[in-house]
Amino acid sequence: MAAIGRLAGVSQVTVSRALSNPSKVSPETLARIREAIDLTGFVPNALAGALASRRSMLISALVPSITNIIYSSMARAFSEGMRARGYQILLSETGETPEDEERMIALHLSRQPDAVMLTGIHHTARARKALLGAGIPVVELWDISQTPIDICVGFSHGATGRAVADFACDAGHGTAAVIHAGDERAVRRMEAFSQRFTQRTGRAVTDINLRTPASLGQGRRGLSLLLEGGGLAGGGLIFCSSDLLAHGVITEAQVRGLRIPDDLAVVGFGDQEFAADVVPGITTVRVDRDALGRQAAQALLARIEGQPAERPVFDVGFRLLRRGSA
Amino acid sequence: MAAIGRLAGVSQVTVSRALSNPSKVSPETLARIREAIDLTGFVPNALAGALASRRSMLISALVPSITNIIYSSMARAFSEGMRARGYQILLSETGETPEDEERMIALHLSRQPDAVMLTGIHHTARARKALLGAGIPVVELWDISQTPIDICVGFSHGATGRAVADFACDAGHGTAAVIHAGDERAVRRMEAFSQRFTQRTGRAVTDINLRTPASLGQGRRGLSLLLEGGGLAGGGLIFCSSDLLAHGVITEAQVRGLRIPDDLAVVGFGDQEFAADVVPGITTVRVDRDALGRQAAQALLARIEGQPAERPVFDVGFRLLRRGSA
DNA sequence: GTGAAAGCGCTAACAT
DNA sequence: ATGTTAGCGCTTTCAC
Repeated sequence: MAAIGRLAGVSQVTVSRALSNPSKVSPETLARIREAIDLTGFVPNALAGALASRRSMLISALVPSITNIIYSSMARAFSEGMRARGYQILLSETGETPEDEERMIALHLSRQPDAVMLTGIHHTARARKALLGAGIPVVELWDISQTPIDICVGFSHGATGRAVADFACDAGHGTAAVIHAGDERAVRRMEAFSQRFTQRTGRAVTDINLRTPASLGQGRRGLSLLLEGGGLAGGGLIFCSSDLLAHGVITEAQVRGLRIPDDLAVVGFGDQEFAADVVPGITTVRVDRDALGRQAAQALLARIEGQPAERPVFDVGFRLLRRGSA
Repeated sequence: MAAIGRLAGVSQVTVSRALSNPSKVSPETLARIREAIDLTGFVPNALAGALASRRSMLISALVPSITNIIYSSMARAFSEGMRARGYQILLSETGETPEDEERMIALHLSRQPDAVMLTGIHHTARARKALLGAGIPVVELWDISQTPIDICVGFSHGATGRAVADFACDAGHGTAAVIHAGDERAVRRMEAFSQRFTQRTGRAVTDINLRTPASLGQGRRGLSLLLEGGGLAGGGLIFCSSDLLAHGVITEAQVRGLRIPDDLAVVGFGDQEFAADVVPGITTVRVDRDALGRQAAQALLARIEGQPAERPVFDVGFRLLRRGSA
């Protein structure tokens, strides 16, 4: 900046002002500075700027997995919302355990982010303490909690499970099973489903926990395990923790000559892009992931700009979309 | 750090050393410093550290889209490789145009990354200049070039297209079409396919450019457009720019009562996780995305640590996997 | 509208 | 093994 100033015949501070607050610099000076910058290809050092101003314009974002479209699409919507106001996102994966997350949080905090976005509401005590100690806005996504660290934006996983159970009962299914990837939020959806289904029908729900990231192949394996274990021999409904698993279940069912939804009804979760286009279309729980990300960005921006936390909990809800599979 | 030093009865520099080079501090002092850190929840300021040391331990990574598993899985492998050596990744989306990428590059460079990872080999002249001016290692992924900015790790898109064309011809297909999303690298694969196919059979290849991100629904639309345009009425082979499109084509074909691969052969690209598990399995071009990311991380680490660029171009190759769809 | 001075929290180089 | 000094490249505050 000092070098640019010399070229333009002004001091270093004026260059700084020209970049961050052009209206405070005279048009002629501004033009000379711009010219010098173009000439030299000068790139300001945001690290130094952040250190001096105590604002990094960096937001840290933690998701369980960036290869899972569920999280990456949410992260994209969030990023766009923040980028529109000049913030950059430091995105990392945490895996599924709170301990891994705790380590990533410490790493991220050392970069002095202006805010933090987390996935889920289960964090270690140390992580909570570190976050609180940082004194910056925190938004927890993809779930709701009565005791958020700061703000949370999400929906009730239990409510989705109960809604699917009611749908199953209302459709007259007397038997049901769940097939899921085993992650904490999926388990909560499945437990709520099972509890409600049993309560209404008196029948237990077979639980297949794949303990592995969801994939089409795992869905096929899930149905095989279920049928070979003797579950759902006479038909019924299967609630899967993701559309990918549901698609696998449907595929395996078709291979085995079972008719969907007559012999077997399948419900997915997430309303992924393919869910409407496969045959039959997948009946699923739709969560507006873009709204989730946008809402989180908006809430965070408000807090960063000093507004007191109006509403700390945003419930974006969900919708059960009925298609051909159930 | 000064406060920690006061608590532990040492100077600020000693605290700095305890954190970055514990072996240079006596065990007793170290213990007192650790205690003070635990007590206060002190988090070092990586911004200040980076400014002083001129090493940010930050790597900037630019991919066209984080919601595309093709790129996100590559980014994950790359991140893991870099994280193992203490680097953090600043990941952003660039969209598909070099101009958008140029803007993101400028933003990233201002954060003083220690290296840059880019997707593809097509960048604006200004972007190249800025990158060169930054004087840091740069790796270009997902393609190979005779004139990389610094290092590149990828494979030849033209070669994949020719390999699929040879496969089609050898299998005796006299007609062929391509369905693709329209991005620059897909277009190169498709053009190489068409050129080789025409050269060997004398028959032109119908080209369906969807000009939109790939999805299952777009694949279905692609086949509809093709058939309604009168293409491939008598059967033949379709080369799709991604497995997702191929899956859509297969779905639409099944809905229309066409038998795969007898009435219509379909080849995808990418070997996504579902490709082996759908029915029929998708014949596709496999690119080892994990190897791509790992290789890139390894090459970059070597360069950061001062080794001269040994080999500037790494070709990771590809494999044609024959499954049921062709 | 512009500049001088001070300092953000750390590391590097050189002492001791 | 520990401390002192001098910055890193900016923004902030206060003058003019």
